[in-house]
Amino acid sequence: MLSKAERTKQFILETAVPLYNEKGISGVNIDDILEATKLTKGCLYGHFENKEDLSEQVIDLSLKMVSDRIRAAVYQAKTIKGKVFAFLDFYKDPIETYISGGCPILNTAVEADDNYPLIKEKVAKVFRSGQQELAGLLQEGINIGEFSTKLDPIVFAFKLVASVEGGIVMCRVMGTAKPMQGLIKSLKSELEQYKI
Amino acid sequence: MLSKAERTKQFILETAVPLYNEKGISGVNIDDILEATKLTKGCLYGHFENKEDLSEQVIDLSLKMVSDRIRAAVYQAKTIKGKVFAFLDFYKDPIETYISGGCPILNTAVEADDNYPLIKEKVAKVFRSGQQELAGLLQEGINIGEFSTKLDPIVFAFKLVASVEGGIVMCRVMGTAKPMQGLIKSLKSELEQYKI
DNA sequence: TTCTAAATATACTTTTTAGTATATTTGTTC
DNA sequence: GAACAAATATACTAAAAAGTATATTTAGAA
Repeated sequence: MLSKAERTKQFILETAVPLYNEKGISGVNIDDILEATKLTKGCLYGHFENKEDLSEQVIDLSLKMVSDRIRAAVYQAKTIKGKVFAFLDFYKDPIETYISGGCPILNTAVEADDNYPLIKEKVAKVFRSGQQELAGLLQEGINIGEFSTKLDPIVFAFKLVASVEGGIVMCRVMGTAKPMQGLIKSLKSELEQYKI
Repeated sequence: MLSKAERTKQFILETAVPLYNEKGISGVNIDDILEATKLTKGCLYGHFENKEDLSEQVIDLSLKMVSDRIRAAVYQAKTIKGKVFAFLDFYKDPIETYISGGCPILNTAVEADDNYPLIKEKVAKVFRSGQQELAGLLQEGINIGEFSTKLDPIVFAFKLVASVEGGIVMCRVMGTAKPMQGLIKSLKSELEQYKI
């Protein structure tokens, strides 16, 4: 069983995850977290060195949560096509997202990019491994004869992720999930074209 | 001729544009701007009511700058296909962007979405009109027989913008422009498929 | 159940950032 | 080129945010 301290730390991190995703690293302040957790400074600073330490661990958790969830969704499906479709369907509702505030990978990428080199590298890793897994999946589909060799796995994997991530932000800001439906359909039928 | 005050105000806004694009609205502070402009508080507050006022005008300018630039690039091309290609080529280098720090439309969208309703609405307008223009262009292409009626202008316009915007962020955080080349190629050849 | 260390709360200090009152300088019009 | 208003600089205050010292409470081992 987790100790009290471990549970509290975990609770702080989990409570902070949506706050960071909504307000961004620079936008969140300690008092926001204290209010959300109903804890006090003494307690919070007992678990984290400073705001930077806290931010880093919150982002770590956010990235892990969403990556795990996507992997789990993809894992469920049996065929390669099914797995890619599962990936696409993950963000079919970009308004009410798994972690409130959109996709934490992209959100963090935008902010970290010019300001937080350490976090930037973490996000880069997530994108790189995600890309690699997706491309690997497509390659496997080609190998087993599910898809044509005309499909470029690296390029198409990037296209899938980039368009979904961009689509999420656009839908959120425009306040409608509809374009996302069209996008997902289009990407699915694009993949279908390579079906053998 | 612009008055001294008008020139100074414009200078402040223009200097602040890349700062806001890199650091985000919550990440920029007045001192950053004073340092970049080598001006003083008295001067800055002579031109802007408060930080909110400044932020709003900086974002307005950022959005206008990039929209105008994209429109200009698209305008140059003669054919519909050429115009769409010009749009795609605009961000072919996502590392060294027109305004340093990536695409201000997407960057602002991510941050404004949950925090700045007023700015969120401005960004939504930019996306909506951009979408509409691009879709209109594609529709025109269909009408004049340049493209097949199988092309869905609304869906494809969204796909173009979403994938490019997402691609910019991904490339920036991974520190490589290469995936963008592949993406643009892929989108171009996707459009070519509808060519009559 | 009691005791003690660990966890948490309270009440501060420090630092950072925004904003303002007033003095000084500069542009512009006559 | 004098005069005055507009623009800018200086030097401050106010507010917000981060961080800390110490007191109190509580979990969990003996």
